[in-house]
Amino acid sequence: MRHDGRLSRMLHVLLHMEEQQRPMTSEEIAGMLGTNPALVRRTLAGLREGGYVVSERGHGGGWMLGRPLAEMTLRDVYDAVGSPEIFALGLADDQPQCLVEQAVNTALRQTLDEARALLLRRFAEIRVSDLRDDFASRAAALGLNVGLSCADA
Amino acid sequence: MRHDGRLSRMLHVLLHMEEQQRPMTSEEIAGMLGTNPALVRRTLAGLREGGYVVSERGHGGGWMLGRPLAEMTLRDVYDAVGSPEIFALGLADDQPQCLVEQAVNTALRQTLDEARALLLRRFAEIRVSDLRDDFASRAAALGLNVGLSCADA
DNA sequence: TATCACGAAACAACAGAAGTTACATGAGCC
DNA sequence: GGCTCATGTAACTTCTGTTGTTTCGTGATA
Repeated sequence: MRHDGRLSRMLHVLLHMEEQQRPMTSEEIAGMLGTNPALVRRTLAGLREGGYVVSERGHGGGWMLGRPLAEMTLRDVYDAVGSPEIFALGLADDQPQCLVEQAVNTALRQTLDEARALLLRRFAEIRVSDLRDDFASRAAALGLNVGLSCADA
Repeated sequence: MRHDGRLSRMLHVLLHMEEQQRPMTSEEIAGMLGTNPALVRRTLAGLREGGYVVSERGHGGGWMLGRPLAEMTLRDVYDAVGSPEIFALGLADDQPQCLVEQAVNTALRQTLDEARALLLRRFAEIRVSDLRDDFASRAAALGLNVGLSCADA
């Protein structure tokens, strides 16, 4: 089953945006992600609605952070990209007549809900700026300067 | 994203198998699940390899439990159907050069791993027979006899 | 007014489970 | 032995949602 990489990609983009002190174009970002500008605009549109980024059109336009990374959690970004389905695992039938299947659903749903709750709780605890700090540590450990992070950036 | 219902379906089937004191044909099971016999055979094949069910060909053949439901956990069944991917959420790139993306991956992977571990731990704690007991309670609460559970069974 | 860059719609590509068809294999029954 | 039942298996199609792509409209800057 194909994975949904929107959260992952947008986090990547947000971190690079903070490094840059200028608007980044969809084309630049697309090159960075290995995809194309239309998809970038489509996905960033959700972040814009949440005020996490702002976009400007025309000459010198592009995408910039709408607020500091310390003021967004992974949960915020997850919701901003549309709160995609978390699990590939699912129930065969959501509202079955069969009592046996209802028992199966109850057990599975309860377990999935618990795992989902844990995941979202963790997401809510992690600020996007925490990832940047982790990145900074990695860079320091390798003796690199910040800004040379992405081969294609 | 379409869900993977194999675990859910096989649990449903196992519980019905226990009720029956005779082999169930793939066609019967397929009718119960609202699908077709070939798919049932394909999926049950995994359970047979694990010894959770046995199959007999020819006249009077079909599928039966290979061991008591008290001796299988949801985790066992999950593994028997091929340990399908749990998450629809995923990373954009598994082994990126970009340090920023590595930081993103580390955080996401850690959180997903934690949620996965919780899920599998819970699965390992639940015996299939526990679901049957839950089902029995439901039936009792509705004043029904066991055996009248599945409209199509 | 020419160019740049986003905005948005429409459509094709892709991946993996599910659904389907077809046929071979083996077990019981007459 | 031959018929029928049921599994075993392979090949192919369908379905669903993200991703990829193209195209054109709109607004901003020079």
